[in-house]
Amino acid sequence: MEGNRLQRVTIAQVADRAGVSTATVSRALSGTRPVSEEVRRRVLAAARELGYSGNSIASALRRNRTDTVGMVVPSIGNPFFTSLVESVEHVLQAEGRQLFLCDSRQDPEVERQHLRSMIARQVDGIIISPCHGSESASAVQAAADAIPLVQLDRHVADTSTDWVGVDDHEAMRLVLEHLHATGARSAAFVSSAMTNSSTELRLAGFRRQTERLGIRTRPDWILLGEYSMAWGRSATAELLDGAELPDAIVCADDLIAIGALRTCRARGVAVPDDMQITGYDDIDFADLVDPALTTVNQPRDRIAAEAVRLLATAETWGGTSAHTALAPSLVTRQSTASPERSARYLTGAEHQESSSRS
Amino acid sequence: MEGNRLQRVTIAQVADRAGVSTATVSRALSGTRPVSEEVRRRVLAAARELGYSGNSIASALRRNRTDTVGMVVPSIGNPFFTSLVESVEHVLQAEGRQLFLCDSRQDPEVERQHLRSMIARQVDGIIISPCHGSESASAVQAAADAIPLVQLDRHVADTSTDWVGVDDHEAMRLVLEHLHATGARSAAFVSSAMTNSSTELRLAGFRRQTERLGIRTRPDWILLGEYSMAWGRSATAELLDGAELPDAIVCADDLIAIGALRTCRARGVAVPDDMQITGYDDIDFADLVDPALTTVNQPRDRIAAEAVRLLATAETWGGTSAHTALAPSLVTRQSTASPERSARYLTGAEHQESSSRS
DNA sequence: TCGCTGCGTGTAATCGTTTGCCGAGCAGTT
DNA sequence: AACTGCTCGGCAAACGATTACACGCAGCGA
Repeated sequence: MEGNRLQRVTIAQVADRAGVSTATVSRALSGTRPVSEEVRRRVLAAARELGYSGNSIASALRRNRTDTVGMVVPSIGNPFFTSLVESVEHVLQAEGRQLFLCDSRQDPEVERQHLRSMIARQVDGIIISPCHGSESASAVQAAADAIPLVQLDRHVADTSTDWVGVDDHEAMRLVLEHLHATGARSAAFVSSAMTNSSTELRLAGFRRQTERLGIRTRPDWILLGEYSMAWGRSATAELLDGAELPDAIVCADDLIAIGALRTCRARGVAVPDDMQITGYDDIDFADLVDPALTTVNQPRDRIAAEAVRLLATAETWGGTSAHTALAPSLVTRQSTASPERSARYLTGAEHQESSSRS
Repeated sequence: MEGNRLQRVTIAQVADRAGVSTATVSRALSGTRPVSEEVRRRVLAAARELGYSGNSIASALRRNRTDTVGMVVPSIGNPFFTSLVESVEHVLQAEGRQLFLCDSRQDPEVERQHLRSMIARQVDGIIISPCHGSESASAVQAAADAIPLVQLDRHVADTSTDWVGVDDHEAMRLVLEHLHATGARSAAFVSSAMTNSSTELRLAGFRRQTERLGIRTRPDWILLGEYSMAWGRSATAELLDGAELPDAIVCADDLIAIGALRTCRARGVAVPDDMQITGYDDIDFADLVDPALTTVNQPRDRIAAEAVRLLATAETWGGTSAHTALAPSLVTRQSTASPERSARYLTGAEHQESSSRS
């Protein structure tokens, strides 16, 4: 076994071997300018023989672009973000670009460092789902001043960057109208205390729709903790210990809802007969728990594609920003009752609620 | 809103502002060589005022290192790999290094491209869980020839790179001894058909241990498909439709096992009374399904730490390789019966089975 | 006073590509 | 023959940081 690492082969060596200049090698390989067929063949052969693989660091320095976009998510452990990442990576790969992924661990300080590091690394753009509604703001704005940036799903207040996500109000309308149709007349809401746009909009949507539909709720039925199963379990335990039981528990994400399901099962509360439960995100597991979870589906591929597209336009347009809210759809499963009417799947048609260049 | 992107600030501008040379700025900021207190203050002030954030591309080109390690996993959607990624990122972050993550989507060709791209990108090292036992080999070997590389969990044949993972034979011994103790006398094995080291070693371990313990099995009880719940479901359906039922189903990963659980529930087969089921990996959901899954825990943090450590030594030692097998442990939950003896948690002590420098 | 050491700083080369500019060669036009 | 236009290829200057080397200056012992 050789003790020494192979010496990296440079464009100059390829040029030597092919008997041309480095400029010609560069052009032959990248195709930025035409090269005679004869020379191209010699260059390709030399490159292959030497195992030349280029140095994208040097290339990036010269071209001032890395063909890489950075992505920051609050928690890669959350299946919703995991699949969002998969979608984004898929879209990028189709364009021959790479994804640089970071996990902020729900910590604005970690998030700030990741953003700085991405700027220093000269990524071509940043896709971020900020972990906090206010504490993330300054770092996000600073990053947006330096390079194209689009916020995904969540967004921070007071910034003028692109954003793409779903219409949370619409989602809550779908959920509560469905519950209303199944006969629910009172509902609790379990969410995260972390202030961020998703959390706030979902809560606001819940309040507005319960009021509109005449579904009763109470201050002690609004439970705010974190996006996790553990919180779903303890919040539900708290509800079940309360004086009065709601007809339904609306959860701000699937993890919470799955926790709620488990506590109900453990306490012998039948779902959906004694208690209806809804989630949000439609993660893979939502269909695999028992009973399967009624939840809000976010069009993840569409969101990812839109984010990448916005990034591209921001590269050229810079400065103006667009907010794109896509329509969510409701996926009804066994954790809620069937409405009297036969329709089992109330799937809202996709629509573009607002899209504006300012 | 300004239409123009802020011009990136360079070290030269900081130098101008602080009234020193670029060399001094570099030294003041990196601390590679002492600088007078007075000058350091001026430089730091200038850098802060201008919002200087460095250009790690240029730095990387000159220093020939990026402080970034690349990681390639077969599927980021698989919770086991997700949490492995989290662990690795955690370890790296403690050292101020970054993780460049890629998903090979179980495709050796995609994997090859990602590896090439990482080499071109000059990552300092690569951590990979190869997606295929033989088809990944050439790309992995080629990458290992260029830069330090350590294989994680799975590994390909015929390469001389570092590897760290768990001892699959030991894991199967724990599983089958436990099943034997609970009274199981026959067992099926459901795994992936993808040839890779984990798959093969787990199957070999299953065969050896069933034979040793006198647990009966049959050729048509060895079902090979893929690491997914869907496969777990259909394989189990196939088993249940068979002429004879085994006492237990040993699954090569938790996703398969969860699929198996669901099919049993759907078919009215009681777990663990009529059928015992075990998984492998101890993903978060293993504890959350019903009944909770008995499974093999891999010490993920330990694996991650070891991988990063090996990478560091490979940077200096280059050429010699080490194989490190950590001890797995069995987590017994409700999907298997209690053995007569009272011990509920048979947790193997961690040991280092083999560690050799060649 | 003369070296000598050591510290702090500046100058300029360097990392490996890409690309603006130029010139050689060739064909077609006047 | 002179000129124009076009294509292909080379020269050398970037890109923005790091760092080998050199230099000036102070302190210090001889």
